[in-house]
This record gives sequence, structure tokens and C-alpha cells, in this order.
Amino acid sequence: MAQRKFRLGDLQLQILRVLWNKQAASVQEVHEALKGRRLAYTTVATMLRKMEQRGLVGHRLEHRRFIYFPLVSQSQVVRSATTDFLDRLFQGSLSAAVCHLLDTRDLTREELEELERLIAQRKREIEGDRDATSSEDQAD
Amino acid sequence: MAQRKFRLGDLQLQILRVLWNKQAASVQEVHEALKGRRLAYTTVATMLRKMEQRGLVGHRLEHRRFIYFPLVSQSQVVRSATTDFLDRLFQGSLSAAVCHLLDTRDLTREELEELERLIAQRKREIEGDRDATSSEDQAD
DNA sequence: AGCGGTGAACTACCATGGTAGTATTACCGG
DNA sequence: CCGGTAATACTACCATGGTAGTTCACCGCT
Repeated sequence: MAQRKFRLGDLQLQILRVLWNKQAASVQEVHEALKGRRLAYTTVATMLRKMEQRGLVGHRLEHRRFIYFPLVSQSQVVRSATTDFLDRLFQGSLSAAVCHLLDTRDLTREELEELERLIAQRKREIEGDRDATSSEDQAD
Repeated sequence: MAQRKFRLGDLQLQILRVLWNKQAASVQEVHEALKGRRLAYTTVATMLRKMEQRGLVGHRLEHRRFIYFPLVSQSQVVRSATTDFLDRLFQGSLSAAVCHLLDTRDLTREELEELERLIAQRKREIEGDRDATSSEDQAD
């Protein structure tokens, strides 16, 4: 896969999030959705144009207005950002990262149990995967 | 604590990593440690100087050479970068992040169990913290 | 038909990370 | 004492993210 890394800024990410949510949106709508940041309308428009140049979003014309839509999927972006994060800070080691997370975030018992649930579920999934995928039994 | 966010670039992070490992190092040494990147000596020196301006590192004079040392701890940086990451991509939700991690990284059963161990351990720690500071004989 | 509003385009500007050449300085060995 | 070497300082340049003003075109309304 190795899609070239999307190194996105804050604003770009927020804009994309709006587009992911709405599927598509005019500059107005994006600006509105981002009103917490008190940006000028033109700032949003400019950013959108820059993002289009980079292939992150596209637009179509509709009643004289540009309707922008994402060209990259949330999972693509999140995945690439995560890889980036793990590489940069933990040399790619997920467990090192989780370890740090557990040590430095104040998690409640409930949250920890939530995580346990997630892991247990995932474990079941891959067990199932292994049994179902093919007949290559790998005894360890 | 809310230490102002350290938004560090790749090179800066790598340099800091060298300094964290060695405690302190001359430009030469840093340059050497980063030879994989094929940087000019002056690039490293410049970066170090810029980082000093930002308060990330300091230096002392030793036999006419600058010996640089980190002024920020690894945990400070990692913590702030992690917060940043979680905020930017998962609106701060750790479990959303872990969830994504589990879904998109291909983890082996062993890795998952390693994570379970980490979590279980952490759970014991906070339980112990909460109602039994001295008796560590908490069976679950 | 002119006019104002809406939206897009263009341009500009700043900060920062990254990169490196050039100038300067200071020490050391012959 | 002098030149070479090694290290630092200065400066410059580029890319990108972020921010916004100005200008221009067009549409609908009075």
C-alpha cells in the first residue's frame, strides 16, 4: 500500500473531518462548522483550494458554489498518521506506545476494562480468522 | 501540567533521541549518530542552534566544542506528542485510538496478550493505589 | 439596467522545519 | 609564526501550514 504519508496540519484535519461527516460541503458550511476557530471565510476557502491542489479534496460546481468533498478516506489518513506517530515516537513499536499510554494517561478501571474488552474481541476475531482462512495449522 | 505543546519535526526528534541516549553530545557525535540521513554537518549544527533558541536543548563549552544536552525530558515530549496525536485524530479519546489500532495494525495473538498483561498490571496498580497503599497482595 | 451581495481567485505574509553554503575564529603542529 | 583544520556563527533558501486582504465575476433584486 504505502500511500505516501499524509502529513496534515490541524486545520486540514478539521476540515477533512467536516467533509467526512457531511460527505460534501460548501465553503460556507465548512466555515460554519469551524466557527469555533474564528477563521475568516477566505482562510477556509484558501485552505480548501490548497488541499485540492494536494489531492486531498475535490470539488464540483453546484448553483454557482463549490461543493467540496474528501478524496482521501478517514481510515487512510488516520492510519498514515498513526504509523507516523508510532514511527516517530516509538520506533514503530505499538506495545511501547500502549505502555506509555497506560503509564501517563490517568485511566479509570472502567476504561481499562473497556480496553480489555476490545482486545479480547480482537483476539477472538483473529482466532476465528486463523481457523477459517485456510487449513494451514501453525502450532507454536 | 499542560506544558506548552512541543510540536517537533522529524529531525528535531531524532536529535533529541540521540541526546537522550547519550545524555550529552557534541555536534560531531550527533551528526555521526544521524549519518543514516546523510546530512551536512552544518545542518545538524544549525538545527541544534535553533533548538537551543526554542529551549529544547542547552550547551556547555568543553575543549572548545559545544556539548549539547537536552532540556526537555523524553517523557515530556512523548506525552505532549501523544496528547496532540489523540486530540488531533481521535478527539482525545484513547479508546477510540486503541480501537483503531487494533483494527488496522496486524497484531499477533502474542502481541495482544502482551497488551492484556500491560493492562492487567496497570489495573492492579491503580487498584492498589486506591485502597491499599501498603499491602500489595491484591488477588483478582 | 444598475447595484449590492456572495463566492471564488489571486496574492501576500508569517512561522517553522529542514537544509546547507560561506565566513569567521581559534587552536595546534611544524 | 603560519597555515590548516575543526568548530561555530551567520545567512540564505525552500516547502508547507496557516491566515487573511483584495479583486473580480456573476446573479438576483429593486
